[in-house]
Amino acid sequence: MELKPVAKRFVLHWGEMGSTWGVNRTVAQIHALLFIAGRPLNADDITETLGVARSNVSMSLRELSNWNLIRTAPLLGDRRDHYETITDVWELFRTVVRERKMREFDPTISVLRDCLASDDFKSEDGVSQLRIKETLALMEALSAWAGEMIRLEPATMMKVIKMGAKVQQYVRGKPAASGKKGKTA
Amino acid sequence: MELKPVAKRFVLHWGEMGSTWGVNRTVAQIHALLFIAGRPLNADDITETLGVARSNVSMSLRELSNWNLIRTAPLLGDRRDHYETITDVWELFRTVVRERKMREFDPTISVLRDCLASDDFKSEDGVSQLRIKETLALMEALSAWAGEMIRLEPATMMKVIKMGAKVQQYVRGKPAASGKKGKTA
DNA sequence: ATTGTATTTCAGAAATTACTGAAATGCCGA
DNA sequence: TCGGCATTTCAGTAATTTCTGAAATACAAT
Repeated sequence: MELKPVAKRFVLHWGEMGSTWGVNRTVAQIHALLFIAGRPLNADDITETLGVARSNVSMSLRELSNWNLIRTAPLLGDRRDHYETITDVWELFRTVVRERKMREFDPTISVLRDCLASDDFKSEDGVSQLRIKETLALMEALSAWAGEMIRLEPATMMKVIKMGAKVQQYVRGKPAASGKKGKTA
Repeated sequence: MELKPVAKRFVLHWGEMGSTWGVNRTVAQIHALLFIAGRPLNADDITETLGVARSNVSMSLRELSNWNLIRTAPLLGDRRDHYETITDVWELFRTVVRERKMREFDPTISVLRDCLASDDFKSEDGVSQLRIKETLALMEALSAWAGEMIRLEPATMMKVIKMGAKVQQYVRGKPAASGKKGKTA
């Protein structure tokens, strides 16, 4: 299975971006390959196309599975496992956000809650106390927001995104952390 | 300069999270330290508090500078450079979003545009063409959205976030990529 | 049970990234 | 111009991460 020029470029680029996205090159390349292939591939297809070790493919598929980015697609008359990834880009985005929130946010939120609850907390410097409280408040707000957003249907999420900063007109002048009631509309 | 227990825990945790956030441990630790310190620190303060090499501090400060997360704060009667970081958490968040967008999104957007414009593009498989187009559309939409969001005042941004998924009520039923006119309110 | 195929595990090798210490550079004030 | 800090650079080392190949495991068909 030889990749066409643009597909090849796409896979190689996706692989390079992997490191800034928090996954390694092979993992990102496999994801790109499955994304662009248009049909489920088996591990040997992937091994051959990408030119990496079979064992590397196996471990990388596991990693993609941990990210909920792939699933196996059994094919008739073929014993081997075949893999496919999410094809809807908004669904893909939603999955990545969910997973990154889990890895990049949740552990810190729980450490900060712990700090705040600890006996030592009140004997810290005033500034430290303030920073920790504010950081936790920010992260909880963002976490809650992300949690609500990823629960939206892809189509709805897209509309919200495309609406962009126009949403601010509905919150202008609304007091910061006011009550639960009193919607602007 | 010895850290109090909670501050120490904060700095160590921030440092560990660094790797999932795309910066190394020392960089993240220095950022945490400046964030929680409540006053500008010089490189030797940092070196001593964190127990790393002076040169490492120097390189890490440069990295934080590349992220626009610190600035020098000259102190009266002290030749040495002192450093401080953003203290407003929403401002901090805005900066991180801006920088990550630049590193994690922009390069891919330009590669995808390039792919689409290339002569080879039309000879690719139909699925590949579709995926690339859709991915570019998604990323451009998110990029534009992020660009608008980070232009908001921190206080406004916070209100929008706290409003959460309630924004969807203003887009419900609005056709996906419709005209620029016709606000719901 | 045994064979043949598919997949996973894992110890070590290779590659990459982070860190250190020493030397070089920059930058005042005398 | 020199002397004395302060900072940066960088080559080498350490630590970590990624990848490989061989062996182990799984498991369906006979």
